[in-house]
Amino acid sequence: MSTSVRSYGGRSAEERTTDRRHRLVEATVALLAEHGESGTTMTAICARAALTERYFYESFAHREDALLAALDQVCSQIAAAAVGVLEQTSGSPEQRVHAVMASFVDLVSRQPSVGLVAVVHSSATPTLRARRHELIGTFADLVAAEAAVLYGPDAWPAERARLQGLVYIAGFAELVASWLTGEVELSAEQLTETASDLFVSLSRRP
Amino acid sequence: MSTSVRSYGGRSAEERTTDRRHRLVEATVALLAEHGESGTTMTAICARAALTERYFYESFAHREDALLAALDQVCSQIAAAAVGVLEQTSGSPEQRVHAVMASFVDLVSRQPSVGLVAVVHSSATPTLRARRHELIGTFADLVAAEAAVLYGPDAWPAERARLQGLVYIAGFAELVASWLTGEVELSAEQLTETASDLFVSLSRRP
DNA sequence: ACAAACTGACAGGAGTCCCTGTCAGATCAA
DNA sequence: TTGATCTGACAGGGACTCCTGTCAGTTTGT
Repeated sequence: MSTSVRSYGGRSAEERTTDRRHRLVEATVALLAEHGESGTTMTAICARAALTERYFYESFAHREDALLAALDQVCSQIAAAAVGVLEQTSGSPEQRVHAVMASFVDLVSRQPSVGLVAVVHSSATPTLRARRHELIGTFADLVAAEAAVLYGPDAWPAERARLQGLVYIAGFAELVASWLTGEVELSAEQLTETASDLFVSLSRRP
Repeated sequence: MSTSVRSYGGRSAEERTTDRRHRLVEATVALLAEHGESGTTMTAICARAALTERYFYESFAHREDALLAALDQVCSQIAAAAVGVLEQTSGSPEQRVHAVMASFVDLVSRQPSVGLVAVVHSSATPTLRARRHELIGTFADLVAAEAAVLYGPDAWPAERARLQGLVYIAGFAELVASWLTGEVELSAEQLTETASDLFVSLSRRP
């Protein structure tokens, strides 16, 4: 296929290709949330993005690339929100944790597709699962760091703190997944409270 | 297709059909563990079970039926093992929990496919996810009950105890999944210890 | 104005998958 | 033995997926 170098429709070549890629990723996120992995075919992605199949290969080598891009996309959103809240909140560690939980619950309430992709459909393929594990690790470290602030750096050995974070994040992910799919009936506030409480329970000193 | 009523090869009709079903379920478990949901096609299941496609519809209406049967199969094994251990072990609640964890870790070590299906591939489709949620609920109740014995029935409100169990089981599932896929390096003993410790951490009195 | 670049529509080949149907050969009951 | 039953092998329709390729029409820079 020809490489874009000229302006078209008043927009530069790079502008157009990144826009197309963005539309494809957005379509992938939406389809994953609505129809799961097997329903997120390349044809369906292109149709939803209103682009021809040809443009799919302009941005991705395989279908799985698009799935990974979708997962990365929603995780960036989540991480950005969490980091933003942590930077802006300056109370006790408990308050900081609570604020992060609240912002996350708020995010997935406003954009359920973000939560569904991040938490429900993120282990559909081995590659996705691997990425999910990395991402969980990132959040687990964040959790472990906050627990160290809360209860002192020596409350738990580093390795234990990490596993603790892993189990907490994964458990929390399942809780949110059940909440998004309606399997668990809670208000957003109750969900936030429960998640914060459980974090404190798990990480407080032996 | 003709309904089996006659004996063949020295075995009754019912014997043959249940045997075929058993082989199909076993094949489905193995394929799920090895190649995931999308790799577990009906054709592949039949090939692995050394049976014709025709016999697939003797036991299942759709492919998803076979996947559900596979999940049920491994969960029955897990539950049976857990209940068996609980019945036989008569020490302190901590010891009982530890014994259950050890038996589970032992089971998935000897038959990784059981663990992989139960824990890694159990949310591949919406139907599977729903069943997985039910099953997690069952184990969560079991965990909540044990926690009530450990710390008294009033340590936590019933609803909270249930959510606590849910989060713990899901977190534990992810831990085991990471262990089975080699993403977390621990010995079987370390895994058992960590899991038991985390349970105690999470469920002890506020 | 005109050639080059870019775009969308669509055709179609190769590969799978699901599911049904046919058919020769093995096995059984009478 | 013989006719009904059961089994495995396999063919093939219909639908779908991925991916490539063609081509007319639009937009651009010169």
